[in-house]
Amino acid sequence: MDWHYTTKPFLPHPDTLSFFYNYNNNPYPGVEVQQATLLETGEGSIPSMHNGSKEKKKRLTSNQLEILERSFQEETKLDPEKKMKLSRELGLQPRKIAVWFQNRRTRWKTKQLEHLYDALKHQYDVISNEKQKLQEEVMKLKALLSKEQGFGKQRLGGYPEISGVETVESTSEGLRGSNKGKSNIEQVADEGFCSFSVEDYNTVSVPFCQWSAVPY
DNA sequence: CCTCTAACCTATTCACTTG
DNA sequence: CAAGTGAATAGGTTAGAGG
Repeated sequence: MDWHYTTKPFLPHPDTLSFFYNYNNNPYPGVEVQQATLLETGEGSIPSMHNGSKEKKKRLTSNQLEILERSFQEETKLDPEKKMKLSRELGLQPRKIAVWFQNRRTRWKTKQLEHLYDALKHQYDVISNEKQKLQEEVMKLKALLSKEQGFGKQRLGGYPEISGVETVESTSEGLRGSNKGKSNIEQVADEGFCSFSVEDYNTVSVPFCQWSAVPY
């Protein structure tokens, strides 16, 4: 799987960014940080301890979530500048911002897969119904033909026998043959329902589909 | 070419919330 | 209190920089 997307690769700057993954280094001494104990302990990436017990997880406030969400809608990836800006604005560790974005991308991808499943299922149902109708139509025509054959035999000796079901099945086979080598998703994409495949999944350049660009 | 670093990912854990 | 949700962690991959 390719998860490096189409955006420019990040160019790390160790001198200025090395503290991003350090829970205990507050880059903004003046900024009030939600988890005060982060500054008091020396636990690194290990969950902070307070009085010998694990620090309680805190949910982000609705205001923090609103701002993070808005930022995510603009861009699902988090560049260092935006991370620092959000960190300042929300009073959260940059690491927390990064984790939130990562988890949010995961939720987004899950939703996209759900939508993709729904789209494919809908497409299947439509095609299935269409096939059913065609089969019924062929059976009617076949009955009609048999009737006429009765007359024909009496007059000219009749028409060659045609199986309606076989005709539909063989037509379906023919269609399947033209899609040889293509995945089901690619076939659906060919039919204009959705213009991307799972392999093409890209969290940045959102493919055109029937759902919104950044669903939740 | 190898190592280091920092980004990303998926899978999982665990604390908190909710019905 | 079990199930659901979301924050956090673990461990892996990738790419760029530098020796």
